[in-house]
Amino acid sequence: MRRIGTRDKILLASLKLFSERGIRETTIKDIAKEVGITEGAIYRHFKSKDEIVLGLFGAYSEEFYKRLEKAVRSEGSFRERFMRTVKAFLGFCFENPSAFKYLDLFHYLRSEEVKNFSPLPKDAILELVEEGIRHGLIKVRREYALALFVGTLERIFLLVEAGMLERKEGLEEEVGEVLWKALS
Amino acid sequence: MRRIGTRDKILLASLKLFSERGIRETTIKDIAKEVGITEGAIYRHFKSKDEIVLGLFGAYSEEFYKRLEKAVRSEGSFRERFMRTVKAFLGFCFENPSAFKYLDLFHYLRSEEVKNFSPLPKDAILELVEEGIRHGLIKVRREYALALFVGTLERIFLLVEAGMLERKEGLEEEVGEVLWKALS
Amino acid sequence: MRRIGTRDKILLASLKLFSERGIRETTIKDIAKEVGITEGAIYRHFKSKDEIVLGLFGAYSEEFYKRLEKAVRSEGSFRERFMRTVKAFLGFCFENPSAFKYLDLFHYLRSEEVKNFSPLPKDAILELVEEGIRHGLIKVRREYALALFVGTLERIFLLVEAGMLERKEGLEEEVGEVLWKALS
Amino acid sequence: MRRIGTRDKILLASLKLFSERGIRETTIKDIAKEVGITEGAIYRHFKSKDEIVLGLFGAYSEEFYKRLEKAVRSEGSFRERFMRTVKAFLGFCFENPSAFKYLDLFHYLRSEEVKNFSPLPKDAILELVEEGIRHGLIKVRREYALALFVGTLERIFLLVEAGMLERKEGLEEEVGEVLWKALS
DNA sequence: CATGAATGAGTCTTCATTCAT
DNA sequence: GATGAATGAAGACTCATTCAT
Repeated sequence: MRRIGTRDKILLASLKLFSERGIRETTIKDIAKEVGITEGAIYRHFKSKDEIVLGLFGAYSEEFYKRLEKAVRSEGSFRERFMRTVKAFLGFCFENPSAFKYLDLFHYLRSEEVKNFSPLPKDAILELVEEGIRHGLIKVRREYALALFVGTLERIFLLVEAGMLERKEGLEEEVGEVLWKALS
Repeated sequence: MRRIGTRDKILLASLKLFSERGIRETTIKDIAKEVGITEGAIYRHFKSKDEIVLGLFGAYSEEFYKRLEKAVRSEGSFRERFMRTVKAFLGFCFENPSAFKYLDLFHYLRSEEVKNFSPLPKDAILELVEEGIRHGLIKVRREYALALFVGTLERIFLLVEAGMLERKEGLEEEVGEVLWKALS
Repeated sequence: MRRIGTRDKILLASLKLFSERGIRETTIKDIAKEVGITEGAIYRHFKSKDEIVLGLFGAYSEEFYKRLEKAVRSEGSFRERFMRTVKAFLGFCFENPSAFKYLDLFHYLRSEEVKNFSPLPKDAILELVEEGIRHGLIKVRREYALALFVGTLERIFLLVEAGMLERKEGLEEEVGEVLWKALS
Repeated sequence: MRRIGTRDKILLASLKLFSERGIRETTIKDIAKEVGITEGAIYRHFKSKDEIVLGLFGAYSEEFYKRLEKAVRSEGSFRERFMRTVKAFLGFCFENPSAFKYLDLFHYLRSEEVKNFSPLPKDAILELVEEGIRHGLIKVRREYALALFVGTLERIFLLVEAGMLERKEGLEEEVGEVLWKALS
């Protein structure tokens, strides 16, 4: 029903290329070609390449945070919400593999600038972890819990992406159980 | 007593700069300046920038693998070796933060090429995990175990680097225990 | 009572911007914004940017010439007409500072093309000077006289513009006297 | 004996082209071609085009000032020094026509930035004029005197350049006399 | 071995101009 | 007449690489 505008096409093409090859490795010309326009046209929609780079990070970082936050603050027992958060995390990754990879890459290359964005996905995880600790349901230090939660899920996603792990039905539940056991 | 040659200085300077700013973001001139020589001199030691980039990955990837492998194949019970491997992992990270970050970055930007290198650090971890599973000491799927092990340790290192976690005495043991519990 | 058309608005906006920042430094978009229309609309009125550039020079060059010529050929003694011409010169400058600056700038950047325009303001001055010489009222070579007349008045205007000289009542008369004395 | 370095060649070529066509109208490629090198080489000697633009103005503005100042502060009567200053002015113009035209052009396009440079040629003229006024030898306002002096000489130069006035022997003396008469 | 000037192929960005709506 | 997206040809600047000294 709704046509996707050039601006969004540029954003999507950029995300794809950035996540595949890197930011510096992707030229404005590459993006233009992917969209099917010429270089100059990009600049009617964005002031600079960096505006795309930053805009992309901000948008997906926020989107990811919101999905996590929604799960964290949803109804039900802590365990249920914990599982929902695992699902939300992996759901975001699998639905937006480019976006997740891009967020990761951005962290590597522009770590200083990440601080200017808020809230970040990890804030939602931290909220969950802290509640778990407060209620005695998570027994490890908050930083260890954060590392375990985020690190494991990130690697699960990367293994699936690399074809080393099949994305079968029930994956999220299984991983959720492993994490729950590890933390409680 | 052995003096560090220009070639090694170039490698070290490159590693530092690559891990700090990125590969594309580091110029041959930057490297030369860091070493205290001029651009042209670099080419006396390396045929191209990419030879440095690739050489660095190969060298540290192997070094990391060897340290992990040594721990995996060391003497003692499985549990002892497991703990030693955690220590070897974090030890490598903390002793060579640039190298670890660089290995990570390289994975993002040149994932295809990573396959040309062997053995990779993860192979050592996989060896450990598989033994654990065979002996019934690790109860989760090998891929989950790999993700948990590597992902968590990577994040622990990143949290320390970011100043969000103090690198206190006993960190390795604590994290080792958490991982052991998670996997067994 | 007659409304100023879009075409004239474009001309006026262009003159302002060209004289303030330079021709190359002013974009079609700048002009459009100043007028309150969009880029494309400019091309409804002018075939190209250069048509504006050239049109502006032709129009103001002619206008300037006419005002000078009118003074030169006015009634009265030579001295009276000389003074009137000084007044006409400075009058044009102060009433149309942008135009005068633009004429000057155009001379610098497009000196070759200036020759295609005729008559030029200097032709009127030359007419005055030659008459003065013929009547023995101007005693210096025609080229010196031209340089003195035009050069001095131009600089007077520029000093006023730069805030280094106040544009007080009687300025024209005083300057006229200085020039008269210098030439006779 | 001394070879002219690339840096100076670039400066000279830039001056020539800038004064002939304008600054914006001259590209780095034009300059490189004029020098006989490629674009990139320019940047080994200058950080940016603007560094050339500004450097050129600073250098010639200072050089011009110094030549004027030397004449103004030379030995002899005020009249003698006045004449020497006229000669110094025209001497600079005729020896460095490109430089003089460039200084003028820069004033038009970058008037704001001119203020950052000091001393400027006009400061030397002002020094002369003020002394003349103090001694009762110049009878017109300092600003009028400045306009007359600078404006006339500039136009004399431009007329010679345009081929409208021959640069014959004794030109400087004749013009000097006209100016002296005009001011005293 | 080292220097640093030079090359040349890009890279981002700008902008006059065109054109479908 | 007007809009504003798009084009395409530059233009300033960068940088890996080469090479004469």
